[in-house]
Amino acid sequence: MTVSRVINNFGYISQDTRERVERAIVDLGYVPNALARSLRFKQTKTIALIVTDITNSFFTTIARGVEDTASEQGFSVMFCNTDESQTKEAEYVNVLLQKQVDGILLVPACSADDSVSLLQDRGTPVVVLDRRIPNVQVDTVRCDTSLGSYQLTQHLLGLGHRRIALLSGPRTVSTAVDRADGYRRALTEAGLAEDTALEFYGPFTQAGGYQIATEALALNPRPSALVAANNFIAIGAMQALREAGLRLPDDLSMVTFDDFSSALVMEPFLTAIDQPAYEMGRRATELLLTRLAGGGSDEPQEILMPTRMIIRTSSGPVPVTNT
Amino acid sequence: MTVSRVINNFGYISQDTRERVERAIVDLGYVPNALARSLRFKQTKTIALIVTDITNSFFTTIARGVEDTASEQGFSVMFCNTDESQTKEAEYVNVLLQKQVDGILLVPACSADDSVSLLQDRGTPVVVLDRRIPNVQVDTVRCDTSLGSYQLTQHLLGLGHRRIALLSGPRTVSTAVDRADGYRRALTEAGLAEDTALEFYGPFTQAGGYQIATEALALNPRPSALVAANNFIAIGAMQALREAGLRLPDDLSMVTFDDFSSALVMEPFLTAIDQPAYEMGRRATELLLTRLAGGGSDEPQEILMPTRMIIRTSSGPVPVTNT
DNA sequence: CTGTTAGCGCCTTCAG
DNA sequence: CTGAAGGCGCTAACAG
Repeated sequence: MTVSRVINNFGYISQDTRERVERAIVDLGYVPNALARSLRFKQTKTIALIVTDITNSFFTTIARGVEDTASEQGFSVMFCNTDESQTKEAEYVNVLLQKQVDGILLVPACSADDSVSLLQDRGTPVVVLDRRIPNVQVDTVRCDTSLGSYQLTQHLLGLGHRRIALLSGPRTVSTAVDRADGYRRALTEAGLAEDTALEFYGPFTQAGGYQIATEALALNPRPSALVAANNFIAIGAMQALREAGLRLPDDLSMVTFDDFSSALVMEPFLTAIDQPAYEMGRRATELLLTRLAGGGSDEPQEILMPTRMIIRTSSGPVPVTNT
Repeated sequence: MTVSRVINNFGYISQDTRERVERAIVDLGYVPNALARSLRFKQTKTIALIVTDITNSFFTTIARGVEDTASEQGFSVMFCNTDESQTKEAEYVNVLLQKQVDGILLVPACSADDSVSLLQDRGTPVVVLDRRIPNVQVDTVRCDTSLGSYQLTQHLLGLGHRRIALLSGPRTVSTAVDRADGYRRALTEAGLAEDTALEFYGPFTQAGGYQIATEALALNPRPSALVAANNFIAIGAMQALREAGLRLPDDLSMVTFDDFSSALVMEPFLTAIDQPAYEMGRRATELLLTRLAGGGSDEPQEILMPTRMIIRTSSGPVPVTNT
């Protein structure tokens, strides 16, 4: 119809026809059908963001960055939550593929992930966020979390701690593994023997953190410091500490990954590695949209974002009884 | 093609043909085009959830409830964040309408909201979540937050407080207004004169809470208790208290809406009205899907979910110096 | 049991 | 400047 021309403001239209059409549009409450448009253009102007835990403010902050960037360029975002389940992730990828999203930003549930290869086979651009997938060539935006963990551990070593426990996430997740690596590297450099009895792994949840922190505190002798691999683990650990009647930093020190707003009101403030979540979302989206436009280098890129250690009051010298 | 029949498992197909088709499907990496399907059926099997702050765990918990319920019935969810902006909300509604979503769950940015009427005009089912829109007949799932606020205030009155300040959200948002009403009702019942100088309004954010709490604490005489209207305001207020060197509950009492996980590790635990966010998401989605199926009562429904007051250690008797 | 026709709403192309 | 034809991928209805 001629209608298309007035809606898209394209081609020649007489003033009179334009007005008549515009009037009809408001009279009828006409809304263009994006489905039909997408079907024709093979472009939905929609990308998806798949995260592993929508209740974690780290990921929702990433989401804000993604959203802002996408909407600036006229893209909508479908936001999906996998709950750290590879099955859910696979289902989502499947549905999104059917819905013909233009591209996907993925926080993979697991290092041994075939969603990425599937998407690459189907020709749908992907950018992996926050986590690594070993042995797969793919655009990635993340932080050097091994380094962050190394710095946190070094900070504790500098304060005199020698018996430092690690509270990390699932071994199937790269960030959990990388943070364990950084922790171990710092210990080794300090001339300490590795002691796997001090390494604890569990889900990246408050309940998980509570659980493994309880185990760590039951060790004899008790560790004098804890390295928590994310915010939820840290919150769970705080709960365990409270129940055990232990105070930070008098009885024990704790440091963590991921700064979070309520960290500012907790007593004491948590020493933390802060990751630039919002910026990560931005960069990843920019990269994805560049790919969609057919641009960017030919090789998959790996973008490492800087982290920042914020030293606060949850970490202090080794208590005398523990030395 | 015959292909459609095998994919949808419908009608007669010879074993041989079926196998040949199936082989071709995997060989070619064929993915059905949901766009074309939706275009034909006028059904996208997609609903949208529009919230005002994606970083607030109250809303992300709602989102989990929505997602779980929707996916059980084969629906996908588009998750949108308006940042409390009516403009963004209108844009989203517009885009979602074009994308032909089957229905919308809306946390309206403002009480004077015309998104709902627009959607109703266009025939797209809506369920309003968490907040009220006065004078509009629409399905709604929310809590009786006026009652919650009344209970919190009564709790403080019972502890002997007489000078109680309110830290609420924007006056344009029903929950902020309703919570102010409940607070006022409790004061009036206790025979206290209303004192608007004790009522503070600002955005539902940590910065907002910090700001108005600072103002409240500057009053002379200083209030002996604070009622915070949501979790972010409470966190901001805690920050202000900390800076002022005031301790809960020794120097001051505070109660809040919305329980949140880090409340469990804060010192002291916050007395709070807990809203069943996950269940709210569930109920709202169930209602919406019922509407999509053409079911439910003819009248718009208003579903009120129960809240629960959890008394913890942030509220105590009036300090002696303040009586 | 399998293939053809037609149309969902859009837009490109080409005729009026 | 405006309209008609045709096709994006899908499926209901009907032929073969």
